[in-house]
Amino acid sequence: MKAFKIPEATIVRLSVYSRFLELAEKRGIITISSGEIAEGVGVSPAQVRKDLAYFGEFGTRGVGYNVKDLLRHTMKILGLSHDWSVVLVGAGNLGSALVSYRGFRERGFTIVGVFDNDLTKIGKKLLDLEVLAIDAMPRIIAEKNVRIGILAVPAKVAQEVADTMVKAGIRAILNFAPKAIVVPDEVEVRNIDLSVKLEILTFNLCMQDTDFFR
Amino acid sequence: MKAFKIPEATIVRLSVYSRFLELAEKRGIITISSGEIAEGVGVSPAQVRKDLAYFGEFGTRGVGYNVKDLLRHTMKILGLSHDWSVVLVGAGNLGSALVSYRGFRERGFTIVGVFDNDLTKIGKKLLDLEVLAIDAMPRIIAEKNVRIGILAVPAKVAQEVADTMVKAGIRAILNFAPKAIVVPDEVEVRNIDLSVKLEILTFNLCMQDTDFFR
DNA sequence: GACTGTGAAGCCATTCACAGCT
DNA sequence: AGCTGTGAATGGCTTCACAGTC
Repeated sequence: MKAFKIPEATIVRLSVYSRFLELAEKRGIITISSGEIAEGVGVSPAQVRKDLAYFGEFGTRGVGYNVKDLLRHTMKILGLSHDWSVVLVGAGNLGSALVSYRGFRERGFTIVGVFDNDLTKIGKKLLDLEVLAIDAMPRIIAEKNVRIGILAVPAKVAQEVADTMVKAGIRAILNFAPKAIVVPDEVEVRNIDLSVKLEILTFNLCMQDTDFFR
Repeated sequence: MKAFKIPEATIVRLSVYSRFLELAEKRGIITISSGEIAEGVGVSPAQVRKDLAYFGEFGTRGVGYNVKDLLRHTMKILGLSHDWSVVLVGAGNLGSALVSYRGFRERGFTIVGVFDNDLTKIGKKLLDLEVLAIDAMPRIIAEKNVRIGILAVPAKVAQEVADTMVKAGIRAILNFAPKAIVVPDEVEVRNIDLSVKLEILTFNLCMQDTDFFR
């Protein structure tokens, strides 16, 4: 078996293709070409083919891809053949919103525990989940065999909570805190930094206006 | 004036440096080296220097960078010398959370209007803002000279709302809908796709486990 | 001695262009 | 004729390594 190194950008796009294919399947489309996928998600056809080719030959020359097959393959590749249980720490505004976020459930992610150390939040109900103290997290993680954690806490405590998660067996963390967290090599972290995204926009708006760099 | 093309990754990091420098300034640190910044945000020192060098010579050889100066420069570059007014469409869970999100205000983004077409949401108060019908958006955008819009609506209506935003004068959109939106070239769009980020994690978890690609 | 700024090298991702299949 | 799969070419970002400065 060869030692493939797959670009992260490819995985990101694969995830987008996958959701686009779900839509196509719902609409009853049987066959789809790289060009049609490309158009639907806003990339080049060559990019679509190259991305898919990392994982196998899923298409038929002269025809295209079978929507159902390709959807199944992309889901399998992304590790979405089964649902995933997730814990969330931080029952503030963002955390509460994420518990209710439909996009997660639609793709097979179920939040099975919400934790916070703020006494005013513990005991609160979010959907059908009661907010628990962080002490209770290791038990839930073990019981439900959870490997993914979402961090929606203030930057100050992000590292501390991340450490607790890792100790309890979490292997992948989605971090919303605007702060780099340090974890062992075998733990995956991805950051979502909301302000950074807005700042890319302001930078570009200013570039357009000033002509400074053109 | 030369035709510089600055990598988006550089802008992303610049935004992270900027926030790290704020922290350093608050702690009373006067001077900082590329190595210290690098360590604080998790990149290489050469990367930090290269990124900054796109915009000028801010440091002193043998010494490092003056925290206050560099912070001011990064803010200026990112277009954060003044505050930005922002409108938000979609007063669901995510939208409501974003209105209360501190990270935006801390970096100078003020949400000045929240809109939704769901009658059960119109009239609701989020912080001190009343949710208005989308009809009212163009007026607010014009009155308050808003150029940035946040899209926190279901995928189905994302394109339609985006069109309304653009027609009303919005020049940059932060899109949380899991759907590519099409806008004129002069309008900037950045997407935040929460499920995609989780799916990168599941992909990597599966890679670790299966050894399939190693 | 320490640290920045930068050309050059190395590396990685995207695009091109076409052979191969249906 | 149409579309995939892919080696080669291109383009772009990151790392290296060191000259320049304090």
